[in-house]
Amino acid sequence: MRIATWNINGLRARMEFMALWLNDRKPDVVGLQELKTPTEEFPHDFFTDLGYHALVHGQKSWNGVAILTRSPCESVQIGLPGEDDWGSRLITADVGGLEFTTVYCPNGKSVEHDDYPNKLSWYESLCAHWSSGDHTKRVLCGDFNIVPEALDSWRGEKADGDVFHTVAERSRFQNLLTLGLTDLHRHLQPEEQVFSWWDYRGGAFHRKQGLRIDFILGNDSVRDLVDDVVIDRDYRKKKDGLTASDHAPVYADLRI
DNA sequence: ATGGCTCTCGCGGAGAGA
Repeated sequence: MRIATWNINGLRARMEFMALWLNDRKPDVVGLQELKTPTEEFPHDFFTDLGYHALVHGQKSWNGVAILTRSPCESVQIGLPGEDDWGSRLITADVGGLEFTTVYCPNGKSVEHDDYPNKLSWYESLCAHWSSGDHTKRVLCGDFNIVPEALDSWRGEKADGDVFHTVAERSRFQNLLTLGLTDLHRHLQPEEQVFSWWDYRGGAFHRKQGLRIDFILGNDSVRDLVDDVVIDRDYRKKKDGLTASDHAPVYADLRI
């Protein structure tokens, strides 16, 4: 089973590009973030033609998450409890016995901005919600908007203390892992510097100026089934004249 | 240095992203 996460930066602007990737990589389950589309305007027919069903938690203009699956699935959670004011940022599905959650964590903007403490409390709600659940095989993937360690930022330790790189944010992310989750990419590649996001501006992609902020986390059962994790940087490039998202897709192959 | 792209909303230019 191939599972994936991808912040697409606008569903309607990315549909043709997504079709290229889905047909090429053929994932079985995909967590999507930043749809910027209301739930009722999700183009189900477009994805049905590509062989996917969608569970959607959308929103006008901003945020929005969805899960694509090969067979119709039930959603088991829509929205992070207690955090409805902060947008549509979490959805969970039961995919043939795998509990699959995708999240779009708040950005925070800067350590001085009002959004920053809200980002920290959103993470605390996520930890509380996660620890209240239980399942044999669990995946939590998405755009976490936190750089876990200096290795994950092109600026290394020079970025310490900036938003995404603060001790407070990193400890919130660690708290999640402490609940029994493993960062599958870092598990297989302990030393490798690979990024999942690059700024559109200033040729950041070609200058290798990126961050790793998109993760697939799995519980112990999932971790033991992982064959490979790929940060698909080729799909951060323009394809057939189509603009890419500023995030690359990330996928993992599981022996399921 | 001044946010150097791209998205949405909506029809001009502002706000958000990270």
